[in-house]
Amino acid sequence: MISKKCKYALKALTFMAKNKDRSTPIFSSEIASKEGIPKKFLEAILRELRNVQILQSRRGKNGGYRFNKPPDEIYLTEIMRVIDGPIALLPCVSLNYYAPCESCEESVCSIKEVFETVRNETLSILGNTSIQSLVN
Amino acid sequence: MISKKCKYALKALTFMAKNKDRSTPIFSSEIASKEGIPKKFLEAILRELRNVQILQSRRGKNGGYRFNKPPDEIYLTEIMRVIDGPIALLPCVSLNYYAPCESCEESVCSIKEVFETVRNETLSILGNTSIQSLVN
DNA sequence: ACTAATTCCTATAAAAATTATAGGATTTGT
DNA sequence: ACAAATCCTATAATTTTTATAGGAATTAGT
Repeated sequence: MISKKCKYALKALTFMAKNKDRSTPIFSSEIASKEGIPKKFLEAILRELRNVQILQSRRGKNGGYRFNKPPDEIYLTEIMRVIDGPIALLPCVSLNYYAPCESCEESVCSIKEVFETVRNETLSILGNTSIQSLVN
Repeated sequence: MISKKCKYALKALTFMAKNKDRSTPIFSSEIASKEGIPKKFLEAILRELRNVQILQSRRGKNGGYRFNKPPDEIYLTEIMRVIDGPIALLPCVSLNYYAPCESCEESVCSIKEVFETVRNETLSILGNTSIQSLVN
């Protein structure tokens, strides 16, 4: 399961991508009300996305958020990793968040391999799906 | 991510499957020490697996656990669903644990489809991998 | 300068899920 | 009777998730 937070992030970004005007920023309050996301919670999410250069923000009146790179170059893997962390189902088969097993020798681990396969398939889907493609 | 509990379950079952003798039960204490699983926690896991007829148990001296059906007919999907619940990444695309979205019309949901694809791929891998196959 | 509207930041809290632990009850074979 | 195993319930500790609160900082327009 992805977290609600991650779902909120995906919803927010696709909402933004629907708007063809990429230059005028969008308010977090608009996204929050239209997508049913708690406002303050969404703010934190959008700030995270800005921190990793997915979004750009401007403060003050007429402020808001806009894309820092075209949404057809933002893939679901990137967002999910930022918000939720690993995509793999086991820490020891994660590419970006690898963590060794505690009491289990990986060289002879029986369950590792199948979860590598799942990871590869999952990455090939989510890594080829852009935010823009969700809109179309 | 699957839970540690679920990983324990998979480890325990593959440990049991390694033993070719299917008739004499295996002690939870043996599995616990060999696989580095907290004993009492493992007991609870094995009881859950017994409750859903994956395992059989016998109490008392010479008691223990054994398979209730051949481990090459026990698929990872079954175990994961028992222990962790849904395999899908979103409640609204889960086959066995479906839950509707709260503030999002599913008929027009932008993110649903790709997670259905992920679910299908994941199920086709985990649903075709048996406990026995992990041993071989 | 003032005001209104926005993002930004930190701290906190409430709820839920995860990962166990404790203590004994029950059953079984010898 | 005894030893050894599962079974059961309650509880606890920890972590994660899902927010909420309160204001600070910034910006545009007047």
